[in-house]
Amino acid sequence: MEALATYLREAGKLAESDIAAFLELGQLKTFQKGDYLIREGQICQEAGFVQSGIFRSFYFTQNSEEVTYCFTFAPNLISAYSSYITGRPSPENIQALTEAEVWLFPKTGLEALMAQNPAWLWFSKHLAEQQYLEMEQRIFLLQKESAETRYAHLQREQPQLLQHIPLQYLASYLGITQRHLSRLRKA
Amino acid sequence: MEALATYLREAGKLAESDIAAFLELGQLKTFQKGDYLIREGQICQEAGFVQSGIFRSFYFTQNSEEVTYCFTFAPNLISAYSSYITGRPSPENIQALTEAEVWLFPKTGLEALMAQNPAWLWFSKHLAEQQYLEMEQRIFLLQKESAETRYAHLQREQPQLLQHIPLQYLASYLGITQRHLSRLRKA
DNA sequence: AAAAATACAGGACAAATGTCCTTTCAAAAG
DNA sequence: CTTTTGAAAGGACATTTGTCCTGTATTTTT
Repeated sequence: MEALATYLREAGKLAESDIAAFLELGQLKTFQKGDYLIREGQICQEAGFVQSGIFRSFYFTQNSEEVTYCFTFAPNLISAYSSYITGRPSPENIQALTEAEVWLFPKTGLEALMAQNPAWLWFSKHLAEQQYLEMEQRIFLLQKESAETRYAHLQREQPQLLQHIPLQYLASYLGITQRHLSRLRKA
Repeated sequence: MEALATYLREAGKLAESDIAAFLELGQLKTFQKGDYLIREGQICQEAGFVQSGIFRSFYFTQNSEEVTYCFTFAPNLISAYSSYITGRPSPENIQALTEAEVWLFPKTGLEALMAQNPAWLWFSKHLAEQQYLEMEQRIFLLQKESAETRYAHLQREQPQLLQHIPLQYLASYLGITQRHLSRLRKA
């Protein structure tokens, strides 16, 4: 729980009392390797904080191919964010790549906090903005850089992925096939 | 101004008095075709609402190639959003593709509104979430779909782009070359 | 109206990336 | 310990996409 408290403190505008009230809402859930936090089609009704472990988010193309959308390492927030925002069915599956522990916070509880305390509104806005910034970076890479450059960028900026994530998943995360990733790694 | 009031009303949680107070902050600025709303390296200190006209946002690669990031048609909000969020220099240029009119709102004024009225915090959070949702869609397309599919998707979902945007800009928006876009259009 | 700049299409060829398949190695299961 | 499964590398070939270039309208400038 302390990791989460630290995470919230670092955001900057939450009082200790706010944080304490928030932590009350959490329930710890453990996942075995392969377990799902959410499956495609379900509606995401909770936000999570990964206490330990690694998760992978992926969706299926029309052709039933898996495409890896992102990875989440502890200590970080996790959710099927678009479904959480819209209240519509999730396009993504989120699965544990290792044993994992996650604190789960019901959306209704968070909404109650936001209604009574603008600091939580601010925090939610801050989160959404940070998610946007990450996406803008990714768009830029996907839009113009070659697969080789994208791989080099990943090596530099997210080396933990290379250490912990099977290459088959990294390939689709990068928007390429396993075959091509193998070529890039040999070069 | 009425278009903007309508836009704000449709967001859902703003009172008429909130909207009126907000509109007070705006100044209308006109742009000639080719004029810049912001240039790479500047810090974005204001949010805009496009009253009329079309804008294009673009980056430069290391190789000095232009890459089109997005288009903004009236009536819609516009800004170098990542710079607005972080207060750091903008990676993007935003240029008028046609004559245009934009209502400009200083960031300091918006921050004052947020500090005194949580409805504006909510609105800012809502905006950030909507921007995130758009980006998630684009990531999905870029990550897995072929250029042909991306073009078909654009035809279906954003036909106004095909009607008003030069193909050279659409190509880099789609993450391909003009040559390839020409091929896709012939097919 | 003439000249210059811009936008678009498309040919020829090259490079990047995908598909299909086989092999090897290691990890997990019996 | 053996068997099975899963992950990765890489060969051969096909497809997609990029590069370079030319030609032709069209628009803009003079």
